[in-house]
Amino acid sequence: MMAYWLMKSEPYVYSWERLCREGRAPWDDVRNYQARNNMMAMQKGDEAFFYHSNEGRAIQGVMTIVKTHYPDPADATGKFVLVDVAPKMPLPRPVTLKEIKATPALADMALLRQSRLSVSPVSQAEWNYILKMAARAIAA
DNA sequence: GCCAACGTTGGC
DNA sequence: GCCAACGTTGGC
Repeated sequence: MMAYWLMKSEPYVYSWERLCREGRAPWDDVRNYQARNNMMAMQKGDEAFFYHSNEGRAIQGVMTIVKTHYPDPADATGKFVLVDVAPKMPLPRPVTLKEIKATPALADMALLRQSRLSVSPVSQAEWNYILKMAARAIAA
């Protein structure tokens, strides 16, 4: 059963554009247990939105999980993990946090409910809805 | 095991 | 730059 996720990165630390250039990357620096647990639940082939936090504040594109969790060599405690991601496609246009907040159908997204969680699940309905939003222009 | 102090995230 | 939310740490 395929699952959907949302992963945040500050664009000046690691941007969507950079991931597209590099083609593939380990998702590192997660040091939060809930985010780690979500990463540990990821299966190869799952898809994730790439969200620019702080500056940008919008979903930029879709990634594919290409390698399931493995120990983070940078973590001396051995508690945290990495997954590898690859870009799948950019969204036709970014979908902003502001729009998501203004959309009743997305009010339960973990992105809004737990704003500090950097790796969160996305339901099938939320996923489809955001893709649809991205496919049309911003409503006036 | 409680909880105060502290640190971090991330929107504004 | 500020600060609310919230996770972590450490003294007791």
